Amino acid sequence: MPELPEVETIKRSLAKVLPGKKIKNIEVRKPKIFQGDPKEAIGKTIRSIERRGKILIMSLGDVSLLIHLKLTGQLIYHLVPFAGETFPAKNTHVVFEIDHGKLFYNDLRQFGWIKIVKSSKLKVQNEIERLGPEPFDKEFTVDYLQKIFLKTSKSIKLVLMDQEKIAGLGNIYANEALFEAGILPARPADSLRAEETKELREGILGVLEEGLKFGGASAADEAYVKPDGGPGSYQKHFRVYQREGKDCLRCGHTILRINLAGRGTFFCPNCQK
DNA sequence: AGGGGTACCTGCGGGC
DNA sequence: TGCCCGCAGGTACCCC
Repeated sequence: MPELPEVETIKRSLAKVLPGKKIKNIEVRKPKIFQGDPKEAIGKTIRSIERRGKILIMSLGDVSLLIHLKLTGQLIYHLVPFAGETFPAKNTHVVFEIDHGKLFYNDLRQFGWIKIVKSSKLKVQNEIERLGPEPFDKEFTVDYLQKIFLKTSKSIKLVLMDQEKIAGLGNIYANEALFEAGILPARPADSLRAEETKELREGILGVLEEGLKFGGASAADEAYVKPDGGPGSYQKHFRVYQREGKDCLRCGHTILRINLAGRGTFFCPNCQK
């Protein structure tokens, strides 16, 4: 599910309430979701909540929990006691009992995972180490993008979604960033001119900032919600994503949809070249 | 090496 | 009403 703005929104929300609290118990209801021994986390105090790409990192001192929500994972935090017995729900697979609260990991499609790792090995952990630069980091420059684009004739949209090239972009923000930059999603990456690459970098940063501003996107299936259970509202600001057949907000031309590497791809054939 | 296809799951909405 | 199909924000793995 969530891409950088959604995961960052969850991170910020949990970072306000969890650090300093102790994990009293972890109930793993669906073993395949939790890799490693949950007992290693029990009794530990949560030090911090961080994010790298789409992965959340909960530091517990000597060990850390890595959490990837994939398409439909949710983290819901409730003070105890909480009104209504909504949780655990059918799709709740892991329950963290924390001082004064409970953190529920829900996942309809069960693609996501939670993994316990030694904190000393965090940097070399495969799923972290292989990630490309964060869009908001210094190294995410036009020069860097030009360098990676020139290496491949794959479609530019696929390169944007490649986590080893850029960490955190997924289907929604890749579609939106390409619209902002006026670039067709199927364009070979190595066909972009320097000026287009510059526009694309700005488009990426712009749509991510907008996503963050609105607390992420809770699209059609409502899989993404913030830890308080509330939805984000960036979906109200989509310019192309899921707007097939609607008028382009910039020029009025009909938004088209194609399939690119198995993913829904939306664009304006007039604004994007 | 790099590309495409498929698998992992469940649910929903549309067409017939 | 009910069945079948396509689709869903991600990634890993297989095969060529």
